Amino acid sequence: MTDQVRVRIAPSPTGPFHIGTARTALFNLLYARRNGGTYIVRVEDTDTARSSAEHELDILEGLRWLGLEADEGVVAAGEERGDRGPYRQSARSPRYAEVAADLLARGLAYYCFCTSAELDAERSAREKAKLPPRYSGRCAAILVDDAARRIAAGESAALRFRIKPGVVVIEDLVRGRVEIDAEALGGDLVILRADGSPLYHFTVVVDDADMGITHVIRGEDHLSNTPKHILLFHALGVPLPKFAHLPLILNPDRTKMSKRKSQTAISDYRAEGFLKEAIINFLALLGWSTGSEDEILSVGEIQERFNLEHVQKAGAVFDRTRLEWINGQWIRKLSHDDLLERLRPFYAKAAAEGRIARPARDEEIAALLPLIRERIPLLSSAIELTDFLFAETLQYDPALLVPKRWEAATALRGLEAARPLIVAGIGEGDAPLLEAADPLEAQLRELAEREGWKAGDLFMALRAAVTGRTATPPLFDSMRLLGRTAVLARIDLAIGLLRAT
RNA sequence: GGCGCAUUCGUCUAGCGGCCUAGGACACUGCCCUCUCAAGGCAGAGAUCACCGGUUCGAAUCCGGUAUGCGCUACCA
Repeated sequence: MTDQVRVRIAPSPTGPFHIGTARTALFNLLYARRNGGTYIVRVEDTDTARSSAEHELDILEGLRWLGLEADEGVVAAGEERGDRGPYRQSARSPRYAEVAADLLARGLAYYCFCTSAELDAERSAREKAKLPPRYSGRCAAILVDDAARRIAAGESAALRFRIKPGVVVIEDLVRGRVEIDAEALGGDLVILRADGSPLYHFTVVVDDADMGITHVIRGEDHLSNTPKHILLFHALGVPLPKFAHLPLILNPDRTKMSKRKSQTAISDYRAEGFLKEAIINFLALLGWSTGSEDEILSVGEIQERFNLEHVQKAGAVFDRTRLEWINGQWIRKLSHDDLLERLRPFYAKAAAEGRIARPARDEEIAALLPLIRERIPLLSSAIELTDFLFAETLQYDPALLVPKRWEAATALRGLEAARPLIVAGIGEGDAPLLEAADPLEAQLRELAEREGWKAGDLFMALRAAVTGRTATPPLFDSMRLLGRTAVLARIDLAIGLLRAT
């Protein structure tokens, strides 16, 4: 039981749920599942100035949506699961104070009375002298009694952890052995601010220790700071977890992926109509590979194959185009009913925002679904592809009615000649789709042949008149869905436009 | 500046000493299919495996150095 794998994802609610956080969460979950372990979610909200309840909610909802909900820890606003909590750092203050007091009592930490102005001055002086920034240790030798007296007299002081000299070795599961000289750590580390609140490097270690974390799987940006954590683990006298540092997700310019240069909020991808399956699939393959040539995989399939050995060491550029391709693959894999379920909110939202003139009924979405499933990279793409079905009047440039090889007069004659055939050939909208024998198409092809037109040109003129667009689902299915009355009205409108020119 | 990490087609990657005149996928180009757009099929172009040395009969794969990039370097997380 003691060698049970326990991993965690520790998001900080200082911004919306970030794609990088999702990726780290996924890898942790995958590792836990693969090894029969426990996956924990801990909220790191010690930076009260930047943390917010909305962001925490966004993160928790995002995790749930992606299927990355915690086995243990924070599962929803105000809801935690597990007996090694609390799992929100804001609720753990007494614990941090207790551990800090212990370090102080054992001489492993000391009060620092330096003001931020003094520290800034020190830092810029060293910078000017081309020296690496490093705390001088000026307060390290202040006698405990003196420090206590000054505190009692009302002075405020931060608490610093003594960085022990020596080389710290990280046995990283992804990168192998990494050695860092404690000399390069910037001097003694502040673990408690002057106001008593704890800092990240301290809380992360206390929490990982308290929660029995066995494997710390996180982004490579934390590698350089890992020695600080290792020293803290030693000071606490707890066993060291194993570390695995994942390659960074990169902007196109190969810098660490950021809100400034990339779309990073999971909620934005969700709103665009990316499927959770596609995001998971894509994220898993960013920095990890199956070792095979399989590309489209479900979480289950990924879980079965996951291992740290195939984790890439170099950073990976976030390629949205590839995500869209994977999304299209997944859209085509969904069952009819499933796709309908997922499309419904997009139509509802489009109607609410006035992007389509009226709400779409379920039967309508169901009917057009086979026409669009191969044509939408995103769920939201369905709207612009089918908005003509829900419009009262079409807005388009009359020039659209004239196919490239045609004159306006030809388009006019084409529509006029096609009209009576359509009157006879199109029912009132509830006719079954994709009739086996469709006389209308054959009749229109005959018409085109008689007139010496290319059938495609005639179809294009009709398409423009009926949909107001040049790229649409198949014409005859679209007309049938629209119904005779609307189709004729639109053709008449187009004929009027063409006559006016 | 210091420390650390990394480096295979534009991008994601396979590769773990001979199977590599480097494979797949996305994107790109062409063709096929086709009422448009997609989807799908086929074909093509695209990487002197960052560079320089070394080890070895043999290196993308092992070792050393160089370069470049990135990350970290807060009383942020």
